[in-house]
Amino acid sequence: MPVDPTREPADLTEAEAADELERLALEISEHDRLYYADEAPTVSDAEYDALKRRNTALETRFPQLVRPDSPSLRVGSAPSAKFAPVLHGVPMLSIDNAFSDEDVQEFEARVRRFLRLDPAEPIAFTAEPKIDGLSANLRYEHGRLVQGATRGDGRTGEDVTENFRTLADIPRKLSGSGWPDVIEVRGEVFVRNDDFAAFNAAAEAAGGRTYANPRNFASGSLRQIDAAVTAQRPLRFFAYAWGFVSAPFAETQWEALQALKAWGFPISAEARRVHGAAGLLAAYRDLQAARPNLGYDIDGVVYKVDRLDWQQRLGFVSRAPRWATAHKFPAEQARTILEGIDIQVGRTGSLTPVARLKPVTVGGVVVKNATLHNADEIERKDVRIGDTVLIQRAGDVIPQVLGAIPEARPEGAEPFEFPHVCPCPLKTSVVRETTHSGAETVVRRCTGEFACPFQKHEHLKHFVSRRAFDIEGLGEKQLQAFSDLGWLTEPADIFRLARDEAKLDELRAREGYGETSVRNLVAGIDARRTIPLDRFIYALGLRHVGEATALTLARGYGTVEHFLAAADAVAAGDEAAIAEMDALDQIGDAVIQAIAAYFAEDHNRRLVANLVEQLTIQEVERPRTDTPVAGKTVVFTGALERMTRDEAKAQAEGLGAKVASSVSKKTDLVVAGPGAGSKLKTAAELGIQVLTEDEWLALVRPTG
DNA sequence: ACCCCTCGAGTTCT
DNA sequence: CTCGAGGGGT
Repeated sequence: MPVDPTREPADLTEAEAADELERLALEISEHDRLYYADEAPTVSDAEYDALKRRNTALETRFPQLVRPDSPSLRVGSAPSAKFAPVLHGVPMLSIDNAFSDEDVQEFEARVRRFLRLDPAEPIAFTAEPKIDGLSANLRYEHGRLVQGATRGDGRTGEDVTENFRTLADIPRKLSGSGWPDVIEVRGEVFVRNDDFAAFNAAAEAAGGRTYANPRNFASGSLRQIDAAVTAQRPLRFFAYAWGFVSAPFAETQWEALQALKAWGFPISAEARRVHGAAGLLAAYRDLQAARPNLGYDIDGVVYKVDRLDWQQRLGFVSRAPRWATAHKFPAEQARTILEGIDIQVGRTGSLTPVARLKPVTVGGVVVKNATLHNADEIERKDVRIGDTVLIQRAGDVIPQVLGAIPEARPEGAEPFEFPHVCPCPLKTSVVRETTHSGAETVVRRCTGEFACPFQKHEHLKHFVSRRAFDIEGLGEKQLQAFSDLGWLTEPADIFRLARDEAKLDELRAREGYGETSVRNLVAGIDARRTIPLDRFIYALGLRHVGEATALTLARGYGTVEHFLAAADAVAAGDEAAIAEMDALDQIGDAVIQAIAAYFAEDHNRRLVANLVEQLTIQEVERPRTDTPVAGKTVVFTGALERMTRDEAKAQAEGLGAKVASSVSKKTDLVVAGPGAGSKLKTAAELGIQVLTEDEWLALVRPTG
């Protein structure tokens, strides 16, 4: 679409400018794509520059219209922008972790058991350093790189092909011969420590952005909109695996690595082939010793069964291969000062003590806060304000306070006394509840319930959260702002806001808001006026009712009307209604009590009614009763060959069956694949019907 | 009266 | 991710 340079920005209306900016964003990004990905620009540099200047001129005149995807924001360190999603044909899985020598011995023993190998039969493994970078999937067709994607969540990644093309370590064309027509090569993108330090030093001197750690650097550099920026980043790559291949190309992991090397990929010089657990542990010690001199960060060693036919037989448990494990180095620890302990109020009124720490770098991230979980935990660890404490990042993610260093305790430091009064404005007294068996619970709670503004706020946060209403454009910040304006006192207010022109006008007048953002907000809210019953129930945030229980309730009652009628009856003490609810799977006393307590409050009943008025709540399918397995409890055991565990589970549940993980006399059916062990034995002892996978499929297929 | 498994709830940082 | 509690089986 041509730019009309004849009209001065000042002569345009806001709506016209918004439209033109939208066109410009599209057009410029298309030229970017042609330029970087296809190396075939269709406009001259001068024309391209003219487009960009026009964009800037319009934005200068209408600053409120600057789009999140504006081309002007894209040079240099662009904010996270949209990349096309890539569905991984072969998912990029996670890997089990081992932390001790015993775990590693158990890993070998498990492989031996599963394959039923003779104890004398040596098992060959590869041992490769686990690099702390970003996994990538590179697709080659006929030896040419056609697509490069990040791992993403393992199923769907982001297409950053043009950025991968700028890495010297990644061949655009495979060398040598013998590669399959189609092969997806997988490996790790990372940065060497010296390159990283040099980059940050230069960036700091130039006033540019610096990165907290090498991992973030790799990730940030790869996800640049402008591939020219990536090209200037010192990224490296090691290949270590593959996804889809059109033909097999090796018989062992080790041969595969050599093949990848021959085709032009760097592979780790530290990779080794060893035998047995003893060999794995020796490789681990060697790498641990070599670690400081490698020049890049590694956080452990990955072990893989060398023979690919064995890998195939071993298969997967849920999301991780049975034939590989990652032996992690001990987590990095750090010392810092415990400057204070704050009390946070959760959605349910739970009071969680949070350690405020003197900022300290642990594992490449600056940590300022860490949860202390509860009062018992503080007592057990005997940490006191002013103490020097030991911190580590559990699983390299969540910071943990390990304990205090007694020698470093300042004089006069007293044990922390958990407050008896809630920090919320109501200053309610703090209580510990009793469990059904009469013991006191560990958690302390605020008793303010819906009157407590802290709890109310957390409830609203929960209501809009991703797994509940997931309202786009209504994040924590907006929520806070609207609450501060007094616009939100209950969830229904969110939906009223989208219809309230007076408030929306007020919003349009506010700084940082324009017509576009208001329109997006309204669209985001309206998009969720229709919602499935299970999400609706979950969003209410009833105690003991999480995602799974909400789904059970939704399936049990089908429609909102039925559910609300049942809830009211239960609250009124109706025995029949209680029995009916109790009969639902995984729903017992605690859940029923929680539902009863909630719906016994007039306040809550009004809140729900107001909400229902604003919404269309979709019926959830009741479990089927017309299939051969409806209402039956099924256990899958052994290796399944025609479907994954998750697929099998989803299929069975779709047919109204219940899937359990262990065999008991309540089990109706056991589906056993090769390698099934104790569960099969138990089934035989209990006289439970056992099917092969094929028999199961035959039973289930005609009813679809 | 136990024991195992599943579920809920809370949490860090970029 | 990790802990604690509820559900349900033995």
